[in-house]
Amino acid sequence: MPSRIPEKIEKEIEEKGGLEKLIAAIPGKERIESYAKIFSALGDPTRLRILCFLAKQRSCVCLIREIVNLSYSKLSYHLSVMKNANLISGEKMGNYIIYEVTSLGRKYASEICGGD
Amino acid sequence: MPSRIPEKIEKEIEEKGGLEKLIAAIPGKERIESYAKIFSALGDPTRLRILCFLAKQRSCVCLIREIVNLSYSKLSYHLSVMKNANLISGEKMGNYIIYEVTSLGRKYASEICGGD
DNA sequence: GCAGTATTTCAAATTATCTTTGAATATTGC
DNA sequence: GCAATATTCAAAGATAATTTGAAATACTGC
Repeated sequence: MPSRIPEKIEKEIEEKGGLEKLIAAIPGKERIESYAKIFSALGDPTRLRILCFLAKQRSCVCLIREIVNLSYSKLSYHLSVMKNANLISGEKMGNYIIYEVTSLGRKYASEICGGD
Repeated sequence: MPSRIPEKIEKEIEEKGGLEKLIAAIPGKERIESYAKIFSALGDPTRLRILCFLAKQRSCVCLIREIVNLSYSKLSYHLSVMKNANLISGEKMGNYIIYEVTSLGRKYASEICGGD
């Protein structure tokens, strides 16, 4: 199927059982897109700071807001991105919503946030 | 510094040594931005497919192009994003440029791409 | 050095993401 | 039920990422 590629590379491919086999090993659309969504959500400095803070301490929106110094609506947007990627979850506690990291969020936090 | 937060949360913070301590544990700008860059680069389905393929087999641009079915210039753009994030590297081989995953790229590939 | 192939680069157009402002919803305490 | 607080939502605008198509670069073989 491919046109012309360097011999050296072609040889390597043959040794691995051929191109078809390599192509077949690429994950399907669903898996790829689910990871892409997670990494997109992680790909923003503000959201990483929020993740690192929440990994140490669950918190209401009002406190996160003070720490990352954002407007409520901006923060709310970023929290929704993280929530949709299943990095954090929120639950009501009286008048407040308390956000905390999910186990997925914790996994990435432990890689990114160091310390602890 | 914060206004009013739920008692329960306030208590948890005190038990951890206070808010200042938690804030101090958030990584600095440089570390945060460097991770954000990597995750942004990973946050795209096309680039994840390329990463998974290259993790199994280094390859010239022309072959990658056949596999992900993109125009040269589009592919070149995505390769440059991945290269800037230090997920892949390219070296000349005759008339070709052979791309391969870096050790950082391999680390994420092993998480994302499964199989092998 | 010329023709051909592989790859990148550039600028313009398109699309997606983020920000802003203001209003909406939900809960609490009176 | 009303006022106050916490939080989200929606629409418009701003910014950033991606796509497109054409032209530029770099290497190979003659």
